[in-house]
Amino acid sequence: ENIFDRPRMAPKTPIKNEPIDLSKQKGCTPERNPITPVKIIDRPQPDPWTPTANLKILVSAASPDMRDREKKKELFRPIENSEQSDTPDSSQYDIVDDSTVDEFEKQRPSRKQKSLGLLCQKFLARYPNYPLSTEKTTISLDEVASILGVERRRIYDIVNVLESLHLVSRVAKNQYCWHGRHNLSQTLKMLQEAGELQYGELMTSQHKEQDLEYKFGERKKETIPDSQDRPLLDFSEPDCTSASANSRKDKSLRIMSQKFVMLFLVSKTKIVTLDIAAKILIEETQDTVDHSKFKTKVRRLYDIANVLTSLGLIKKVHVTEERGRKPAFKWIGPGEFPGKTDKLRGHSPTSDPLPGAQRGACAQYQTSATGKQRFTRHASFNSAQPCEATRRKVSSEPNSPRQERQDENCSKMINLAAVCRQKIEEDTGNKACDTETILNSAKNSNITLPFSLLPVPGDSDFCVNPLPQAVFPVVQADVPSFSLPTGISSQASHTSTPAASKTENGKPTLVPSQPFLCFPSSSLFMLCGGLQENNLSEPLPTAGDLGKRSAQAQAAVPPAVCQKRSSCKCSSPSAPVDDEEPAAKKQTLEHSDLPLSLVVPKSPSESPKAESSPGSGCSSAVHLETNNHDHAGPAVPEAANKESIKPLDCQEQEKQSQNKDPDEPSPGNEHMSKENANQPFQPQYLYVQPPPGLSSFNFLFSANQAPGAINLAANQLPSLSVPCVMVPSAALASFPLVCSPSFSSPLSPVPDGSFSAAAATNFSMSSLASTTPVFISTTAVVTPKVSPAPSVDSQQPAHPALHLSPVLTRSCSAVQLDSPVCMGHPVTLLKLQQPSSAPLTPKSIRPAHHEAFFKTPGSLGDPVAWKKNEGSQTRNASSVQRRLEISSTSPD
DNA sequence: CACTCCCGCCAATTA
DNA sequence: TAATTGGCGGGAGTG
Repeated sequence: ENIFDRPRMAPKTPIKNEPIDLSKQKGCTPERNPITPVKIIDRPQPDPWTPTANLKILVSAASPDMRDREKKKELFRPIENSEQSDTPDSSQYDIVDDSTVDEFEKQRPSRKQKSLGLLCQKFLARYPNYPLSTEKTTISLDEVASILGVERRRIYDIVNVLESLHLVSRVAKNQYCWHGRHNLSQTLKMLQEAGELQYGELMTSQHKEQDLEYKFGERKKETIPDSQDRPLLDFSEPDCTSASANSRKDKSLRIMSQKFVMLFLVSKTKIVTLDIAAKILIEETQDTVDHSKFKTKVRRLYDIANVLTSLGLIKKVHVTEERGRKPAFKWIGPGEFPGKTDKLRGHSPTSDPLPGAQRGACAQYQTSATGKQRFTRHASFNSAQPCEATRRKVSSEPNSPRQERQDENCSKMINLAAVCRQKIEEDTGNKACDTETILNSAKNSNITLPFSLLPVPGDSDFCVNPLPQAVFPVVQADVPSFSLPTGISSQASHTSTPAASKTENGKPTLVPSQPFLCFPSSSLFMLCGGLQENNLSEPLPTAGDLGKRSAQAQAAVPPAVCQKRSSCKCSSPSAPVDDEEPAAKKQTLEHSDLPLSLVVPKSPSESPKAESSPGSGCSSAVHLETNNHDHAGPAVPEAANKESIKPLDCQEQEKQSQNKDPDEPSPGNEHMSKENANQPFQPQYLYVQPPPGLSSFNFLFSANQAPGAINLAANQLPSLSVPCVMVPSAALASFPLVCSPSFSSPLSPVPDGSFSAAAATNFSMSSLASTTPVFISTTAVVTPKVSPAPSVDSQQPAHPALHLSPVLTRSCSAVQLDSPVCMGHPVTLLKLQQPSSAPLTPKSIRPAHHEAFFKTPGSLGDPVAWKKNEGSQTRNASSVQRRLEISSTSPD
């Protein structure tokens, strides 16, 4: 009888469930099956039926450890299956009825519930996609395993895959460091490049290869020869590889994971069938490919695929081929990485220019970003890169079995890098200043103050990915633009991505008279230079003021510098992107008083192309250019921005503004000046668009009064998740930042999450598309004007401040809005604001996001010591300076 | 039956 | 030597 019952009760699966239950209620088992007495009683284990179960029991009997584990599992389980909660009860009940079966089912975790994918999701849920660079999250395997209620073995499966993508790194035994997705884009880019080398043609050419085998063989040959798989693979684990790596590691799940991802990145169709992948990945034994091996490989691929699916990088699909339908996976992660090699290369060049020290820093920085020794590989990939040496060094350094340590160092590295950048920027800034001055003089003395926005590459990642190219071009473009603001602007607008268009739409509202700067969004922007307040009649002075403020806000720019020139130059993005943003936010918060105005002179508009230039108004733009050129390398990395930057709106706006102001034939500068002069308060905005596709954010800065020149450094850095930020410098103090939702377009290669800022995290999470706009206002005020303007009157120039919801602004300073509202266009933003600032944020924002958003920003801003410091100091020293100081101290 | 993929043994590595 | 990692493949669950 007993037997009979049981089967019913706990048909097959029960086993696992039972353990759980058992754990809870060991006593229960017996109860449950009073009938079955024996087995149950004897063993706590539930699994009796399956052979394994029996085995297990035996084992457990034999080893206490096992039992313990089981217990633990059980204990944990509850977490997993909250649903099961009733299990015990049900089980008991079950005893009686058949109904039990159902319950069992309910109870039973069911295989799916235990799937690696689900487990991975739980795992991922525990960590932020874009953790603040500052905070290191360590993962304890034991802890996680227990929390998730699974054996450690499963955690290894997850962690190994995550590690292959550099989302985590091993720090020590049982200890992993969570990096989040900041580097993901870079990693993917690398993999893509590597994949192209290895699998290149194959994949592309043969999307379909049905004849796996046949082709397979060929491929193998090809692949193998091209690059040693190892190397590529190693890339995850660098050089050291050799020794340890060999036997065991070669097959490692990590490597397989990377290769698997490579296949997707290389594949045109972005769809890879398991069998093909398995064949390709078997390479080694190419010919031998025995069935068993194949099977094993496929199993492993499932494991990997589950994790990747959890990461939102791929999804399961079915491909129907001649044979029939085959399981396959489609890449749904970030699309192409535009720059790819080019970017890298471009980047490197930029880096070259940097001072040796800096360069070194950069290299390190990169490494750190990468998180590991991959550099070696990188080097290999990009032979072109000048930095190889440094990288190698770096890579070599960490011989440690694992790279983790490197990772640890990464943060340091990053800091150093940041510092270096700042320095560089400063230098450049100076240069820039010069140029600016010149320009200004030429154009109009009026030119707004330079205020520079620098995107700061927050993370090494950024560095890695640098999009220098864009930057340069941009810069140049900018220059011309100066001269021809209008035209430029128009062009810029065109160039600008869709987003730009959006902005454009909004523009009118936004900037009737105000000029805009569009930047490609880099993750971070630093504002350098003082902002000028329009109020301040004089640009310069104002600029100085602004600069201070701005500087504070961004911290990047030293106060002095901040002043027009300096400010311009300051562009160096010392701080990582994250920081910057936060800084900005902080600024806003802290300095709310001060209006942070970005002045985007016309020049910005011109700069359209050169996104980088964008920031600076005329002058600033110039700076940028100069800077970029000169410095190019380092700071520029942002180059990405350059391109991304689309003057679009700005231009248009500028134009408009210009139009308004009849005078200026001249470029944006004029606008600036005019605006400044004419419209003391008219807000000027800087709009930074993120590279298309990515989550980068755009920032809009308006500086009504203050026409400080703004320099934007475009960071390549990964864009923030936030699409756009508008910051109006209200007349004064407050600057609100509004982030418009980025487009989802994943265009840019930019990594999704590149953005370090926490804020990004939330958004980015989804992937690129995060549309959520972020609204940041320091104090509350955003420029009212702005808000209204966009939607309605762009024209209204001067509303000073929008009132952001005080709460938001103050507290957070930044608020996210759902994209809907803000979504793309500044206009929307404006609208939002109008609604009154207050409401806006809240509504749009999703709770979660809000939190996250706030946190990040807040964390950034608030938390950030330096920022705070700034706040206090702010005026005295620019944020930049502070940063420098800080950085200098620390690094030094 | 094919597809998935969980489970956990046990060897390789590491501490 | 003990503990940690992680390759590997049996075989269970699912459709």
